[in-house]
Amino acid sequence: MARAGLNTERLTRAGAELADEVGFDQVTVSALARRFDVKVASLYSHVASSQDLKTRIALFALDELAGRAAEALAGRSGKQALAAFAGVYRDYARDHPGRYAATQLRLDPETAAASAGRRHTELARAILRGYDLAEPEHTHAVRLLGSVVHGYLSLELGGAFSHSAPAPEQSWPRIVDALDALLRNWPAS
Amino acid sequence: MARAGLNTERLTRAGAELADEVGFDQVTVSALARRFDVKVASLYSHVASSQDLKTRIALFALDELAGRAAEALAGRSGKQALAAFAGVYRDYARDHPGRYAATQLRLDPETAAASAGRRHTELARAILRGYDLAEPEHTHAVRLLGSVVHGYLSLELGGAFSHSAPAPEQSWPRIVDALDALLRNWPAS
DNA sequence: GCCATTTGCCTAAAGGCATTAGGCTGCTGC
DNA sequence: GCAGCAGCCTAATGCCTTTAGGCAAATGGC
Repeated sequence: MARAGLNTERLTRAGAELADEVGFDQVTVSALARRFDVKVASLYSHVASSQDLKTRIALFALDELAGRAAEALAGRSGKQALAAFAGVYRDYARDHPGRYAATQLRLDPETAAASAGRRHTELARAILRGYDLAEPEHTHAVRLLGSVVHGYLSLELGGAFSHSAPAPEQSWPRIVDALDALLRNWPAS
Repeated sequence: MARAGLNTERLTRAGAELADEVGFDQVTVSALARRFDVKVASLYSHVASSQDLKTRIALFALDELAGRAAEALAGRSGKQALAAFAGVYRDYARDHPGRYAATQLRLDPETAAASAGRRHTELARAILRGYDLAEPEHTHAVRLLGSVVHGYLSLELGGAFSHSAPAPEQSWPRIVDALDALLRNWPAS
């Protein structure tokens, strides 16, 4: 009987692709087994559970996205950096909706601590170096930045903007402009 | 055999409570049947499917939340209105996490059109009347506002802020300050 | 008050996913 | 060449969804 050559990493990657195709919450051990033309039970040698599989996909996506963001930030600062950073997230969410959804999976504390989550925060914090914010405001600004980007993409992917003009494409650059303006004019506390 | 007195509305409300207790994606026809001490199949006279149940909970939550937001906005304007509006969303998300999650359910176009979704947009738009924005910018500002609030709550509920100081409680008022500042200083296009 | 009809809940059954236990076999290294 | 491991399989259980068909409780016209 020919072997399929499964392993945890291949399953994780295939799971990410599957997520992009059918949606992250449709990712199932069964569906993944079908994709490899293998019986369901066979996957359990490589992933502990359905939850484990999803967690691996989430960590994979978080890492991949952090990598792209870091690349986009290299050599840029100020509004350029801001726009590039936001653009990477948006492109990722559009090109890989399932993986993007995976990044929102709630992770338990230790897993989260070991994830690329912190890298995302650090990257956002790096953008602030191009603006003149007092140190104690950095955390708030990072959270705002993350909220806007994540909120926008989440609403856009959810179709919240698709039933009113103008198209989301028109709003996005204005949102980036607004964020830039806000960071240049951060209110005193 | 005594009858349980089920009907679509009671099921929807109980489903909303269940969602708050166990999480929206744990809401299941079976769990709801157990809650009423009734056999699973019995629910199918009142809801068409699991999907239908979830949609009804989402519509219920959307409506309830719009009602609270409208109440909070009454008689307020400017930053007061902004803070009240954001506060309502945040309180709702914290008090009713399952229902809040339900509001993010992706609805098909017709259902979405018939939902309270539009009321949410109108309320956000009403807040802008207290600021001096050119009309064509309103849509962008509404989307930004929605993105920030939704994004923040989504990240906060997801625990994204819970592993770094300071606590989300500290950031929230600063975010509202920042939004207010941004709306007063909206960048020219 | 009586019965016909509707309505509400039930039993039964099929199909899908998750997960565990235990078995067979192709591969690897000595 | 073979011992042992690793990788995939069969089998079985339990839970969830959904449909079909049945019986009994409520309802309303008489």
